Amino acid sequence: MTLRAVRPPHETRTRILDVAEELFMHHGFEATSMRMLTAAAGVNLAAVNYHFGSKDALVEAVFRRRLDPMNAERLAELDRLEADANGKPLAPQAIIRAFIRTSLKMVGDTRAGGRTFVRLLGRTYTEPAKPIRALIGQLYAPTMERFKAAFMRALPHLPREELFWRMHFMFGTLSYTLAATDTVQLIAGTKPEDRHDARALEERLATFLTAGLLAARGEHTGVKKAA
Amino acid sequence: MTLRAVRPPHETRTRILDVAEELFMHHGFEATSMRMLTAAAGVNLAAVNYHFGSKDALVEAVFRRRLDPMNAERLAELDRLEADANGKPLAPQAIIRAFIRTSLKMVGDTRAGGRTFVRLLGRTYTEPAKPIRALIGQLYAPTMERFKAAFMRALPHLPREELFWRMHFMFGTLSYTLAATDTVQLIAGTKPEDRHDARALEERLATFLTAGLLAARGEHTGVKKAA
DNA sequence: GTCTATAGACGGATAGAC
DNA sequence: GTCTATCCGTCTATAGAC
Repeated sequence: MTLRAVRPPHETRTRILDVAEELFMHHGFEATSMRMLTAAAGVNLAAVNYHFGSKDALVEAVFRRRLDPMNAERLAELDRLEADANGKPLAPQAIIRAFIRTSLKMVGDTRAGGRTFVRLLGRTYTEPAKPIRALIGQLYAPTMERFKAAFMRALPHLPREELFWRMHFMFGTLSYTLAATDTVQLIAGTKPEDRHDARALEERLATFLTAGLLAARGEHTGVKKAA
Repeated sequence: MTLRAVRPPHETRTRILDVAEELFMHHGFEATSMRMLTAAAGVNLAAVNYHFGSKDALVEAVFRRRLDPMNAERLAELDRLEADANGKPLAPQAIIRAFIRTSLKMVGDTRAGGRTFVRLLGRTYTEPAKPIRALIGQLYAPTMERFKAAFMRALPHLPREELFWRMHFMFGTLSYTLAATDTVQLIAGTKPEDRHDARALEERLATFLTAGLLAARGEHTGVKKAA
């Protein structure tokens, strides 16, 4: 509305995508109406249907726009690491960092909307069966395969099933961290430091996840009375 | 509908809550209409408004019904542990288990709908600011305080801020695991063993989380080329 | 306490002028 | 490519008979 006069009028598509990202994140897909969305974007009600065909197609476009480059970047990073390693298995933490860095970098990107998207993404992982979930799974599948292979090479003695669970846990920790970066202050009672310093967050997460991934099985079974 | 003749007619309230739990989990709050819900429950369209007042009030009732007992159980377990410890700090893993066990037990409870609820809960943690999030936060706050205190006593040398983040990560891993127990097979390509054995899951999670919580800072910085 | 009927608002999508 | 006007379905909530 206010932006109407400022932004070039031929970028309606982009403007819709940007606003959709934001509204989907704040209100969810169902709760975001086309009227709300087009009003916020300063475009006509009919514009979404003209440019994307339907609301569902818009949702898909929102994810594809960001996820494809993100996964490409992750895979490129993994390629680079493996090339440098000359056939040796990678350090587990290096693999973890290659995976999480792409997402975390976007947490700091408030300007281009990356931060918004990455929160939307974290949110969407926990959506039930729906078509959206299928789409996300499909977009992630090749990346997941490559990282799984890298982990298996790095940890040949960890039973596969255990590895799968731990990858699941790691993925979950990352997703939740992206989606609910605000819960920390619920726990802490106060805002922690510079709120979302991507670099610091990468350190914290990498430390936590690496320890979890490498945990010895059956260790620390401190269940019996601590006294 | 089919259940209509089977179940006693005076349990309309419960029947609505059960169905709401399920539909909210599968479709989300917005996407679940009262028509859908009342039809599935085999009750009249007006019944929800009669018994709960509004759709929003129903949502709140769904959470309160389960969350209050769950948190009470967690706190009771923590009390028991602390009583046994005679003033000594607890083992970190014992605290972790006290927290996660309540949720995980419900994963195995398919009959009474606990499994459904716990997935709904995991899903809801990543909902944005909304009133629901406020409700959940409020219901959790006292429990969170007690567990935070227990962790601080158990880990006096871990900087508070680091502890907060790690609690955040742990909470995230649990939430995601509850919400998306199916992603494992996306990673694994096949269903892992007896799908949701609560006991086995507790072992896996406790191991992973304990290692993460106790991780040494700055360790394993295997970022430089692994070669 | 349960039902039918309906009010009243809002949803996505499109036709057709410009 | 953009706009207005509108179709038509669904939504929550309620009024009032039983």
